Amino acid sequence: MKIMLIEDDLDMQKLLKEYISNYDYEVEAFEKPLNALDTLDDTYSLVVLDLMLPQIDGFDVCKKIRKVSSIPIIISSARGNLGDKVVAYEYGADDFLAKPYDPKELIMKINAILKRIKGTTSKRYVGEFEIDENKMEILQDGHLIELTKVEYKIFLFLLNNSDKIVSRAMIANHLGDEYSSERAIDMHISKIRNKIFDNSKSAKFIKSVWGVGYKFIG
Amino acid sequence: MKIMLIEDDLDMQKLLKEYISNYDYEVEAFEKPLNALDTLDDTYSLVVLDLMLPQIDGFDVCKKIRKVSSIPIIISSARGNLGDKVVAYEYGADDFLAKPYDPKELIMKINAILKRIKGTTSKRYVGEFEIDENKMEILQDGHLIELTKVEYKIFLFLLNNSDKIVSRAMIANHLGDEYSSERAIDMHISKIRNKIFDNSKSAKFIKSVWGVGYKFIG
DNA sequence: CTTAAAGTGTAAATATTTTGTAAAGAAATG
DNA sequence: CATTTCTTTACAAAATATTTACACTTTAAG
Repeated sequence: MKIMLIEDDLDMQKLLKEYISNYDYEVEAFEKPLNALDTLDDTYSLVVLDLMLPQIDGFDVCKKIRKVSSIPIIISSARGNLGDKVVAYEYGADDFLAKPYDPKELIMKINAILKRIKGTTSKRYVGEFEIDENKMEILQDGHLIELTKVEYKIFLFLLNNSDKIVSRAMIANHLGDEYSSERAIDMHISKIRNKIFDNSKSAKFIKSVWGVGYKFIG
Repeated sequence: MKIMLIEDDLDMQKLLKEYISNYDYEVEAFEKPLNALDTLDDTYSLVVLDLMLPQIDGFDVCKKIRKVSSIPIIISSARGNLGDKVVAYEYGADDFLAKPYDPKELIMKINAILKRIKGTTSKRYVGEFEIDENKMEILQDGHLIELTKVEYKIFLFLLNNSDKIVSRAMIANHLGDEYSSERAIDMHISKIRNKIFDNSKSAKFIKSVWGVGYKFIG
């Protein structure tokens, strides 16, 4: 799990980075918010953001992040009066820590938030399916399903959104291939169904939602 | 959105309840944690929990809730040292507020957490109907109603405007199909009525408003 | 009170949309 | 260049949406 730390006080940055790194998180620290914004992508799981920064105001950073992403943001700031907190939450922050604080408290908040949103991000077991994202493998009742790359991506996406409806557009978008035809996706679904011994009529696992898309039944 | 407040200090309870109620939340307050635990069900969206309680310890309440539910829990406590915070987070709390605090801060935390989990949990109730927009499902008394796409859209529209009159034109417009015939919409209503065991004469749920349209009685 | 006019309910017929998948073609992989 | 994977084409089948048609209900005019 990769965490983005935006903090210009280098002593503080070092301290937090070392502390957080002890807890099974990979921390990438940035001194300049604009560099951080350029670098931010969906490989990060959470942002820890200082408010007093060079270049641009911390609140603006928060606002800019929210424009493109719903990644959790924890504000870490010396400006801890209620007004600042109100503004931070209005800009879409998830939590607020007033300096000085014990780094342990930051860790706890990080854990709490990531635990809360886990489930949308990466699950190990979904029904009889076992997911190993490192190996890029999915097993059914302990038996490996031989999926091609695109099939794997689609099936994982469905599993990660089990019981929710997933439109073809969402799948295409997830594949990074926004303009792939709907028929192509159907084709992949058809192949996946075969491999997990499912079938379109009376589907046990991947149900068609007419006019919308597909839904994995978990 | 219903929030469960577990707080034995009645002054504090009254204060929080009034404050939270101003923000479009429905608050149900409990003085005794055991009563609260008995009452807790999935119609509540969040729990605000005091730690110093009669009957049993606040941490145990937290633990007990976590055994049966993943509902967000915010701890509100006079015991605000780091040790207490650590334990609270370990027991699965989502956030911790040390008394005394400004109620506004509590509201902000409630907003932030509920916003964060929105999308993962999206259940709403209108009368005996339970709506899950992610799953695109509507249940009646816990039993799934099998609706087609257009039927779902229309029924959801009626539920979202319960007790208001909805003209056929409004429905057609909502469907993005401005020039669909009125008879087509009637047909859909007829089908929906069948599926929810309603009937045109002596309608319990979807009432015809002569010369205008329909109205869902909530 | 009667009756015509307007509105509604719904079964059945028809039209439309969407889906499944085989098979062919294109693109990537090695 | 052979093999595997991905996409498109094409068409049948399935599911849904709409219209038609007519009986029924409500309203309002005479």
